Amino acid sequence: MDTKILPYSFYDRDTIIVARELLGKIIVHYHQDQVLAGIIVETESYGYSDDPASHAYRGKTPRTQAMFGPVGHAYVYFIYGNHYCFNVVARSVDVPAGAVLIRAVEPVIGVECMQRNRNLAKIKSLTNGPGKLTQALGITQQHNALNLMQSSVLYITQGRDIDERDVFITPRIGISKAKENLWRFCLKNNQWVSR
DNA sequence: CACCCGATTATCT
DNA sequence: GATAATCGGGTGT
Repeated sequence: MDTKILPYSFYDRDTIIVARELLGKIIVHYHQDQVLAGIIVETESYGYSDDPASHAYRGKTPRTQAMFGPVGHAYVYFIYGNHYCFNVVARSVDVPAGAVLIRAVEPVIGVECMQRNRNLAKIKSLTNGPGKLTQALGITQQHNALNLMQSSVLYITQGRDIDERDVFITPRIGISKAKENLWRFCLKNNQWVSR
């Protein structure tokens, strides 16, 4: 297992490519003296003016600043009055904004702590959704705009490479616009993929 | 397991 | 004032 932190050059590419390539990578969070980690098993790509479903579609606002900021940083937002969603800023140099939503992870380290964070014993539904994994890993608004390439608290490592045959691609979930784009990437045969 | 629905609040129009 | 990149509980199959 490769434990190197993903470099700038990983994120400095087309957002859709990065979404695909993040599968198999590992999110690590040092949370209250515990190490929590999960393998990324589901992602979605969100673009700029080409993508009506993206928060960045209508240009920069206070909330979406991080999507326009440097790649390899976090974009965390609060949604439905209840949940945080964790994204990684990624895009090619010529595009003003873009991010990859982490929709599900497979819990690997600190599972008991994740269960406490979620107040839930069931392993199966611990991290199989974007709002669930942030709660399990202890990711909140305070991590917004954090540099994931420098931080010793929250970062993403190489993990393992995923073969094309182990990936399936679908439309994105939970959006009302641009439903036709196949910008959701999932690992096959993984019980933490949200559906 | 599938479908339906209410909760709850930051954000933008 | 409407909307939202969600979740969990309820009901029915």
